[in-house]
Amino acid sequence: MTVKTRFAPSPTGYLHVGGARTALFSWLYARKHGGTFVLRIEDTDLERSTTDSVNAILEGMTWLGLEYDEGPFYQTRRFDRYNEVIEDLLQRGLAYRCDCSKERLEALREEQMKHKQKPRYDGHCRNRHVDADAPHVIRFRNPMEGIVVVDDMIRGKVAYDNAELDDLIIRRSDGSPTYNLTVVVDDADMGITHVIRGDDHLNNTPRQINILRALGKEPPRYAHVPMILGDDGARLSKRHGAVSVMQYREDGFLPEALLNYLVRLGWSHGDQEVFSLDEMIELFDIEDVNKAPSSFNTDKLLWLNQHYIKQSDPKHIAHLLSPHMGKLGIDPAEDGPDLVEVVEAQQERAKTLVEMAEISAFFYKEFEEYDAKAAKKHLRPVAQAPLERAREALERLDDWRPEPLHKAVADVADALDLNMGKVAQPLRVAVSGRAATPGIDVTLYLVGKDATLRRIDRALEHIRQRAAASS
RNA sequence: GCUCCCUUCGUCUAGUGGUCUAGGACGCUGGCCUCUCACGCCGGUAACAGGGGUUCGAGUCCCCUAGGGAGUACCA
Repeated sequence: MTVKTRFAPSPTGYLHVGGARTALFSWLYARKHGGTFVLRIEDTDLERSTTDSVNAILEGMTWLGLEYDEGPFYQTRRFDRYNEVIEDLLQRGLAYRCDCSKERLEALREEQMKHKQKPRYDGHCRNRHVDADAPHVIRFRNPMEGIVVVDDMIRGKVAYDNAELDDLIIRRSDGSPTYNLTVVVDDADMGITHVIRGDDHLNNTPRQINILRALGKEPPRYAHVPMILGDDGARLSKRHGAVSVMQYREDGFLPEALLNYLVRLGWSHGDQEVFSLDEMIELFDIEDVNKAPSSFNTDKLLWLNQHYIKQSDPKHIAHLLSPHMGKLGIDPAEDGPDLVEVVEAQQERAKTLVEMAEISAFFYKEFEEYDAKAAKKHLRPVAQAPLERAREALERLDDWRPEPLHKAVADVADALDLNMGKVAQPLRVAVSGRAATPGIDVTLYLVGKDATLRRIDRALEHIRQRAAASS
């Protein structure tokens, strides 16, 4: 049997991390078994579905690299097929028309709740032969006895009493089919062998199995993955910030980091934390997914992101960094140092691309003002002599490369009988405005000679003004 | 309310009756390295929800309780 999995989001919002993880698991399972991965858009809720959402989901999938082999299929384009199935069910007496009013249903629910019962349709229209021309919905005639067992690859066997299930609506009064009918028809028609989906669908599964059986189809294997909770253990929501996958790109995360983070949420392979895509495909197994929900931990994602930034090819990072520099009004291609060299210098210093852009901006443009603490600590009168001497030495230096630069700064320190830090720190603040940058030699190299000399003058002026102000 | 699901360090997890005085990772923290920051390296912190069983022996099996979650829609 060839494995065929699917990801079936409803386009009522962007792709969030929970959906992304479900998609990842489905994708991995298909890839691992040399199977097929299908994307299906479940847009039968005409009210809430939007094309913007469809695009957002597609964009998210693409960014993560979860390419699908078939689809996207849209359920709204398959209404004829659903109607055909519904008609067949009606013919065979496995479904029936119902014209119960909302008021009646409402009253029924309240009554049942009052008697501490589970609210469910009472089968009022089961044998009433409602006129097809009158407004009505169509309900599935659920078996009244027996049990349905969901044999879940993650949960094990979960049994439901048919008596607990009621006759659900499979076609609305406006003629559109509902979720529980469409999934079942689509999964069967598309030959889905493994349904890997969110935990919230576990309770729907027995109903779906019943419909499947009515259709004379064999149920697929099911795997219900637990949901993802926010940092605080509560349900993941907008409140938790970046829940949209695309927001992570905005925030400077690498797709490989997010993927790696997501695959480890609820799944593990011994003590291994870092997985390449190939390793994931090789080692992943749906049976190893945990049953318990897990909390999203941004700190760990950040750590993984830094890990991937560190070990990636600087050219690759530079390519991804460029747009973030652009947001700061910098076009690295225009002038200034080679962005790849900047990345090499900053690779171990940034957890995100956004952060890397921020700490690298001074290589390309004048910084507005000094970091207050850094200036207070390092641009003091005692720094005047080191800066003046450094300026002289650097102005004389023609070979503007890290090694000679290092020697030049070290020589100034020696000549003044100071520690390297006493010269390097004022210099660092002078040329970058901040207290932390890559090594002073690389920093000066990347800033360039003209800007270095200019900024040292600016710093010396700053020191003079400060001295004047305090006297 | 009812049905179903879940429960190991703060978080992600290892653990499938004895090797668990419970391992790894993130975080936090002490130190080393060092021109700053970071990286790296060495060390520390911290958990089997509670109670009953079963067993020579339970984190591992069973039951109960508690706490979380999902569903209970003419949403998906």
